Amino acid sequence: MASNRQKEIALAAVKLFEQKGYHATSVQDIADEVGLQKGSLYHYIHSKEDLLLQIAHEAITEFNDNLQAVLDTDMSAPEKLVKAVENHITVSVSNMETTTVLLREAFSLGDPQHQVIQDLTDKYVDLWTQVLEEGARSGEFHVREPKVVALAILGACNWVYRWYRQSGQLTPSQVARVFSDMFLNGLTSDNHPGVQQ
Amino acid sequence: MASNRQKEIALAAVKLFEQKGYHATSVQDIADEVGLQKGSLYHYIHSKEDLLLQIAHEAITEFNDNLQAVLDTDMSAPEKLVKAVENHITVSVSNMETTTVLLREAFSLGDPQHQVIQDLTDKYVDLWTQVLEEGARSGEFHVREPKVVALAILGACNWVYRWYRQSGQLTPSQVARVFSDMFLNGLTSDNHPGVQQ
DNA sequence: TAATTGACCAAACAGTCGTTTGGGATTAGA
DNA sequence: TCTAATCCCAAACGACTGTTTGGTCAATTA
Repeated sequence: MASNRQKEIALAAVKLFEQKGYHATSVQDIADEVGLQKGSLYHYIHSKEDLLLQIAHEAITEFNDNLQAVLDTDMSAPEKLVKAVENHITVSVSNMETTTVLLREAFSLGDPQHQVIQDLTDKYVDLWTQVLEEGARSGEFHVREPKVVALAILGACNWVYRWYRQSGQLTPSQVARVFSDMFLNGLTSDNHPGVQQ
Repeated sequence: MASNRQKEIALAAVKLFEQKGYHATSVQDIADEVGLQKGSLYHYIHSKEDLLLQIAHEAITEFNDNLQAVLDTDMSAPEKLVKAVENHITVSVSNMETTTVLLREAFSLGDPQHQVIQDLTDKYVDLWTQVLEEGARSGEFHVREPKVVALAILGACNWVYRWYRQSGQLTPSQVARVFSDMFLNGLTSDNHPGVQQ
């Protein structure tokens, strides 16, 4: 139901919101990017804020769906954690602009729009916490504060958009492996993976 | 040299930037907060942007100085890491408003002002990386990608301002301990601290 | 062919923005 | 006492904001 023009406008908005930030991007900027008069945009969007809400909503929903899919498998807890980290980093790097808008600009939404995103974000933390609680129950993880640990892991992953560059040394998967290796084995532990394919 | 009024204005700005964001805060808002006409503020500040720069600069400088002080001690690498995490989280929680402005709003600075903060932030990452490289050299840490691991730890710590509430269960020090326990020992390792005082 | 719809423009709306200016007060120094 | 600096106000500056309105043109439908 979303026309080409609507997608085009959303893409332009993502690009500009990422480059300049939500407030520093004017409706005029978006109109210029797609080659329309700014008034004409209002045939496709309800408001500038609604545009941001849609972008953020789509982004957080993808993260949630991916993590729920991992939880629904019969993997072990450590396997789930590795897979979840891999998913999160892969998705956030390959949709870097959208992820940046979600993590950096969603705060600019007023109520009640902001609450929609906040609720979905809370849900995401919940799912991560479930992974850790599962491992705690099975004895695979030693975790006394599953939620705090979940927030630590999520924080590390959500920081990636701030520093990852395509031109860098490591692929998203390699970064994910460095991350989950530390989360699972720690820095001082002995059982670290050797060189493997 | 900074007068009372200047400090008062800076404090008002921090409070409002944290609550509403930099762009959503008008010079009028700040003037109202300190009980002046907005034009009168310009006897104390060069520009709204300069106000943000000062706030961010002071914040990142404190983080840098603290971490440098830890590096200058003769602690072991694991001890330095624990201390650095403790410092970072304690500081960011007790100056939550300022930290939020640094981490969330500094992006709104235009060049070359943004580059000043970026350089100091890069320096901070460097210092963290040094901690890890030290541990790698001494054999205390098993780290193949010290910089990526530093960014992981820093990400976890820099996310705290997004979720920590004074009303929550854990003190900043307790959160720091959960964090560094995972960083050092991992979730699957056996040598976790028991209940200790 | 006639009527209707959707896409789009140009202009206006009603503000708000950060910053500058010129001039009163009040205070401090010479 | 005269001078100079400091503090602050009131007003204006020009530019820009997101959104609405009325209308034109082409394509689609009946």
